[in-house]
Amino acid sequence: MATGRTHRPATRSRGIPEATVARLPLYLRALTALSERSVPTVSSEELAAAAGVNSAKLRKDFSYLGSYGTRGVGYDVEYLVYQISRELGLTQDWPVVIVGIGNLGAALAGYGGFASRGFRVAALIDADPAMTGKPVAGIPVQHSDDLEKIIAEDGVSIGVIATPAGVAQAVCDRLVAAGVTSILNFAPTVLSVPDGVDVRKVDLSIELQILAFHEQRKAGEEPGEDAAPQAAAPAAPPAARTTAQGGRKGPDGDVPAVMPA
Amino acid sequence: MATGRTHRPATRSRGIPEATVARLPLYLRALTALSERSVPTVSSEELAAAAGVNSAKLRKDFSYLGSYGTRGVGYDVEYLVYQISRELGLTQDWPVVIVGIGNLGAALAGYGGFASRGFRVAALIDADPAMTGKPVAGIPVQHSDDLEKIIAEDGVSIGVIATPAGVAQAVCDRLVAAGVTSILNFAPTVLSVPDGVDVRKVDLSIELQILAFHEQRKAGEEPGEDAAPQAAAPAAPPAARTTAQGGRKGPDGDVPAVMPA
DNA sequence: CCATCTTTGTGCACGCGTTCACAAAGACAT
DNA sequence: ATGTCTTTGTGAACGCGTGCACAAAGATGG
Repeated sequence: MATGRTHRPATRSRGIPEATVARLPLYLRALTALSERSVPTVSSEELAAAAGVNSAKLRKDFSYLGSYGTRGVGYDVEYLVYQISRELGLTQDWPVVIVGIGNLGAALAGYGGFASRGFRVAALIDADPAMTGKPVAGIPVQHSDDLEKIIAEDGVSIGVIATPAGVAQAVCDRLVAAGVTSILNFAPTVLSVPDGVDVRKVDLSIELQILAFHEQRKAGEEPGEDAAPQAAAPAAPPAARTTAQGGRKGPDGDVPAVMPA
Repeated sequence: MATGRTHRPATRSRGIPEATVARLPLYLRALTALSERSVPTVSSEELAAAAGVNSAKLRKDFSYLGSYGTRGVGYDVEYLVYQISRELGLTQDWPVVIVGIGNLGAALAGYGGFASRGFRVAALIDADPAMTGKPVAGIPVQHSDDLEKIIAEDGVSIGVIATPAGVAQAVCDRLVAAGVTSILNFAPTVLSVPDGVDVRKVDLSIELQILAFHEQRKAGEEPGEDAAPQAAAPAAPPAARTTAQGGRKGPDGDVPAVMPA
């Protein structure tokens, strides 16, 4: 997953563990599917399987919510859907602004997942004057000069940043100054925000790198191939490093020591 | 973050904790930036600030790598960049296929983050015959009938799924059967894969819902405004629910009538 | 009304991850 | 050389999250 967090680490929100909160949307999705099939109740076992988690974990998660199931029967689907929706704050409307309408921003604007659950794309904002007024996914793009005004008028508290990394922090600062208190960041940068503002990041590149790590490990474990000989100091003394990382590399494809950003 | 994991839970890969692996790309990015500015060394304090983490955590992370810094001085930037790149497997070339070239798939194809670090878009695959041959981000889209052939020929081990949720599992199964062992899933579904296959998921909707949860909590904490008196209880007592969800909530944020024990 | 069977809710233990705090290592100046 | 100063590397404590295993709750059938 592309999970990045920058949460108040120790603040267990109202007794509900952060890990549980992160799973609630998963349960909700599974429950919604069941609801559409008019299934009246589910056992923790079934629902857990559908959500891809352990049933004991699921029961414990629900216990934090106070949602009660019925022993010997399971959970009432409709009731749980409502309870979780309410807990997540999805019973109200959340206007969202997307800043940076490039390829990604446009894709996000058209993403069905937004509209589906309480989230409404209130505005699309881009710094390029050529984009202004142009409709994307049916919504006209507005110029970033009006950012503050847009946020204020629509009472937007959630912002999505899909700009190039270089301007992400500046955009973030403006959003926060204008009143946004939750940010979903797609730009490959670490954003710094004042206390009270939540930032979650989605980073393509990081996810791929994590996969690559495991992939490499799998390859190295193969019986035929010798495990990475790395451990044996790669040469190059630390202190007086003059670099000249010149040319060493694994047995397979190599890459320059210094990689692009 | 949009992090979803489906990792071998207990398998601490070669002694490097999963949490550390997830941070390495972050360090790498910060280090690369320093490298471009020709900064020769950094202290754990500085680098930690740049990566947005605690310096003690950073030092411990590096200690797992065996990368040595120099006491009193710090870490050699170039050396670390190389070490981390190698550890993450970025010193080799990773061909990647993207399946599902809709808005999102197209955006991903054009995303710079892919090409920048050892990842190469080997192929774009879509089930729509109308897309076949059409170039997206400079790469011609291929039909999904040829999926197996493409994977085999290019030796692809990483696949990105950007299809609608409905077909994600089917696509996933085909990818895995064809030899892919790492999957980055953008479709809002839980994928089930055999052991040995890593899946990471990026889920827009889930990230937003998590933000909404915290946002709601912040709003509820406000002294002035009363918490949203949203939807009147959805009714629907489960089995024999008698809990009148009626009027709950304290003076501050509201809380479901039924709370955890 | 009682017995049986199913499924929840949770006490408990364990392991991972985070953080503190400090000794050791080295740079640098004298 | 010796002393001082900076910064690393890590032992140890703590807290969160996970999963087991079981008692309690309730449904169901006789």
